[in-house]
Amino acid sequence: MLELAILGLLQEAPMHGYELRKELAAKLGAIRAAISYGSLYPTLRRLQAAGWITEAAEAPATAEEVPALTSRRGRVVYTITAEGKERFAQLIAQAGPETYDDTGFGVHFAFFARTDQATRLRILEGRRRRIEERREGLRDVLGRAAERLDAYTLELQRHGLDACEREVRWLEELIANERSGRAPTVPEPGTAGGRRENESPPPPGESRTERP
Amino acid sequence: MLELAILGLLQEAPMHGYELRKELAAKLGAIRAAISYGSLYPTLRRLQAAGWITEAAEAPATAEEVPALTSRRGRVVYTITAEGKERFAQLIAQAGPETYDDTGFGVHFAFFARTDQATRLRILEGRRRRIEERREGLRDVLGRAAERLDAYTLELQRHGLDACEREVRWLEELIANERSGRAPTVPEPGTAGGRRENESPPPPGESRTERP
DNA sequence: CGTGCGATGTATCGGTCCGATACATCGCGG
DNA sequence: CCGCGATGTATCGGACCGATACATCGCACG
Repeated sequence: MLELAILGLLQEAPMHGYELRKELAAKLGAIRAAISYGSLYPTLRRLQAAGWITEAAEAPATAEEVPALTSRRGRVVYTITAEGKERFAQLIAQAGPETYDDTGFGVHFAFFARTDQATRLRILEGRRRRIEERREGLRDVLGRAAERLDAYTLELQRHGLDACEREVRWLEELIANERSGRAPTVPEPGTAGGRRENESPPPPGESRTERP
Repeated sequence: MLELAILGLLQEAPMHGYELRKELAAKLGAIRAAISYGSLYPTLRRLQAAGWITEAAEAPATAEEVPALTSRRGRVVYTITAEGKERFAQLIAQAGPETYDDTGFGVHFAFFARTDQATRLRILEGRRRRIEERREGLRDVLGRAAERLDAYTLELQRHGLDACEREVRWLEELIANERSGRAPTVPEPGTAGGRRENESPPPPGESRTERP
């Protein structure tokens, strides 16, 4: 999961660890808290060893002076490699079961702008299925086993059930949008020709190499 | 967390591992998936070593016959000790930061029937604060940094923000109920003379004298 | 009658990720 | 000139998971 997230972020720009953590927190704030350095740095090392990313000490501007007085510990900037981009695409394409749990789905969703429509659809439907199962489990407990549980536990289940129903509706909407449209939600497309930013990512609209 | 959950469940009845897992899944279904055996069994061993629980091979009924033909591997039933109950109470009372994250809050909440009102209130308010912070973070991103993010990421944040707002409202209700009443939600308390069970826990609405 | 299969049940192993901690640099206000 | 909060890199122990293995039991199906 972390691997996927890092590879995805580094595709937007080279970054050092601290930045990576902040961007990740911004992008996944809805899903989970900030990721720990205790995971981040070891993972960066692993990715580098695998050749998915390269590490480069930050160049001291133009001056070759800068006399390393105090053995300046420079920031280490990581850049994704071609192999890394390939790896990212591969991770996105193949959906294991972990793709549909809370964190896994969140990370995949956060990179939907770099995902082709067929895969997006597959992931959304897998997630929906997963949530529907959870929902059924909760309904069972609230129905058949209600008298075995105390009022607080019951209330917890009710709240959880509500959240499940909401998420299913949300997913339905996204799926419908995905099937026959472009923007993820946006009840009012109307005007708003979303002017592209800088570079590669094919924004929700459409992507080129795709066979439905 | 697992430690707390096990101690709490074993207070309702002695159980073996498999049962523990199932009960846990039922009680925490709204919060998280079933807990892994890879966590459960080591934790049981740890708890036993600490003296919080005791292990007893299931007695083969009355017969001292039962000739252990195939070295029958019996089920192992765990029972909580007096020290274990003390430990549970202590874990409930002292609220670290992990008390307010998703899993931690869920486990604490699931045992609110065994928690005194002051502690319940403290936990609910701590959780609310935590969620409010997350909510503010999301609002910030959606406000100030919106144009840096793609439509999908934005949609994810919106959905997360919505969930936060809902949870805050839910917590508000629970807190209000807690301050001046007893039952967690239950629009209709009405009759139901709350008769205590054995000791401390003031059961919210009313609880059956459960005997499995 | 057997045979397989799903539920019950205990257990380990490798790996991911977290929380606490340590340490160094930088800019800024007091 | 000093402290202090943001920036920045890094490690360590521990919690928890997913896959896997293995054994028993009841029962449906041929």
